[in-house]
Amino acid sequence: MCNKKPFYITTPIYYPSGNPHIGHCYTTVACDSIARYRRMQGYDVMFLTGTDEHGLKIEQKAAEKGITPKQYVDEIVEIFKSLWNFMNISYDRYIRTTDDYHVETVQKIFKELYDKGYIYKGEYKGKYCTPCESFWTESQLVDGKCPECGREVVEAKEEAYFFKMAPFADRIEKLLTETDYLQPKTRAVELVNNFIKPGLEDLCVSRTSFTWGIPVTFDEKHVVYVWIDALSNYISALGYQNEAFDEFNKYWPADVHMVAKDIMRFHAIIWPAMLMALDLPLPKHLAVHGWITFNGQKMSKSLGNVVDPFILGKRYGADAIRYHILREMALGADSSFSNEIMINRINSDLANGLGNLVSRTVAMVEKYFGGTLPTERESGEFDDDLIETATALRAKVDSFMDETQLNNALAEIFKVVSRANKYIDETAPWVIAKDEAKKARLATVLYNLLDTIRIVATLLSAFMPTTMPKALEQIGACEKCATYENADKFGVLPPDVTVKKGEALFPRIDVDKEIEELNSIIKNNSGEDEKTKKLREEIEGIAQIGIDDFCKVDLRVAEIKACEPIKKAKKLLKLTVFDGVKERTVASGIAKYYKPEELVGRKIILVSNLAPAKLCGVESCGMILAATCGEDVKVIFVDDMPAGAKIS
RNA sequence: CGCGGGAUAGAGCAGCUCGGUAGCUCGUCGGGCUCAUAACCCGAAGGUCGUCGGUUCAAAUCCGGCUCCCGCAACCA
Repeated sequence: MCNKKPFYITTPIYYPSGNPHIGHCYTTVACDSIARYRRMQGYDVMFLTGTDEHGLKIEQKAAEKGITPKQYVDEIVEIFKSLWNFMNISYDRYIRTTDDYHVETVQKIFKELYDKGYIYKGEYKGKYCTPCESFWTESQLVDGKCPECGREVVEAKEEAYFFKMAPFADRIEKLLTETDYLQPKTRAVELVNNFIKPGLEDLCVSRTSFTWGIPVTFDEKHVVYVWIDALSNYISALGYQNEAFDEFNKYWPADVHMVAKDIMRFHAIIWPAMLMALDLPLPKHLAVHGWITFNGQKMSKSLGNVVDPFILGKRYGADAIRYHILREMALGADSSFSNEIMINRINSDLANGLGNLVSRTVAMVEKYFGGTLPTERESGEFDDDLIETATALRAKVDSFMDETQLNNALAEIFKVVSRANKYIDETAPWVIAKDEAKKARLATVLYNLLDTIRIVATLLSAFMPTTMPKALEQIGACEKCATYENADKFGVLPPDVTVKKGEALFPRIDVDKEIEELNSIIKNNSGEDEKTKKLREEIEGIAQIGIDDFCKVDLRVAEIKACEPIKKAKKLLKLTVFDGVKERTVASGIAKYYKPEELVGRKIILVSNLAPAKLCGVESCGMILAATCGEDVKVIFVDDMPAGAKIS
């Protein structure tokens, strides 16, 4: 027992600035299924999840609610944990970056990297919004203004510590291109070309502009910025540089870090660099999955399409949701989520396929034999094919699990479900049952079905841990029968097995009715309300201005004389406009919405006294007005007025 | 010529490494069965594999040009 092989798998630590959603479920459910499968195989598994609780955003959210950051995250962490509980997630450890032992580890790591010369003190330059006391990168700015309050930002710098990335560039490139660390590997080229080849920039690893973080021990006005704080959770949770646990040597390096593609970069480049700097072994695999898209669009709160896992789970059961997520998820790609796809999938695979198979088999054993099979046997046509398919299943599932292809593993299992349903048709037990002399044959057919279900349900129990034990109970499988060990053997159930009919495993769902109800729930819960709320907050959040301020902006009608796309830019059109006096060039980000020929000759409103700026190599003098609503953009036309007319 | 991915039946995808009858799931239509959760099983219709050209006895697959989509990066003045 003590020579069990260790297996360490992690989810990212989630940022609790809001409630968990189906995207969090996606990663966590996948890890859980892998963890359960490995446990079943006999590995000594450590499955880690947790929350990344520091940072400016949390500090601000807490301030809004008038509570301390710790109180704020405590509340949300409870919601995360109750979701994991609800989804039957079997994590072995839950790390919070506010835990004492983690803080200790981070401080020691920071110091060690500093002592080794990988961290140095420098200056962080960026756009700073004084009222918000926050730095923004150029790309975060909205119209060149602070994205939080809409006010002007100034060029500013603050003292900060930096982590040297350059020394590790070569090794990281090799890691990505020459090993199977990154799964799927297709993304390696992208990473190397975009980030490594242009030269890795040193990483800002401390901040002085907020205080909700882990203090740098030797320079108290600094707190550790996200990278070292968050990423090192994977080792602090095992007891690296702390006394809380003593399992670092046992479990490190990790077998799988699973992440969604938006944080791939950090785990593919920064995390290995940190480990190299610490002289620690690198994790074996980084499994990157895509996003769940909702009706084709990326899931986002502002679109009001966030799927609430609690609501779905309550209606269809946690296992049905788990199954749908895992079945749709291909390692590299995004997968679309819609209520319709989900319900159809649950119906066809779970209700019609597996659930019905169990139901009809168990019902026949009860009907023809009063629930207990006689022990006489008589084999016949089709038996061998079924048995062969069933016993070969485990090896196929194993190999897909080794490659983290859960969707394919599930597909393979459900092929066997189909085979079993077909076997019923081929053997037609209800015909055999009419002949008293064929009792042995009938018993054999039903036994073969039960034992096939045993194999299927055993392997599926890693994916659907709530429902599969029920299935096994119905077919009369004891715990000893339903093991991984027995999943490639046939004839494991006792010959005189007794079944026990129960509730339908996966009740069939009325598609039209459910979709209607779900839509109304979404509307009531998050749809309209959430949108208007967000809009209101946005409008209220903008600082008032005096009439003087407004008069500083000179708005003029101008006629578009010529228009062409800008080669290097996707979104920009180059407009030549006549403002009543002279012609000038304006670049505008409307290429997606207007064709050049649609615009020529039309009159628009021009911000005429905007300072010129260079965009994609084009000098832009001014800006044209357009209304924006999400993805919809409409330029404001004033065709009736002459060029040069003033707007006030 | 910034980097990368993609275009295959009504929808969603596999096949491409290593050329040789184009496959899966859902949907549609027809049939079978009645044990079962109106479920299950069989069959059919439906694709000139984005486009143009090249290599080859043979191209969805290899090579080159083009069009369109999607990520990332960059600029929505």
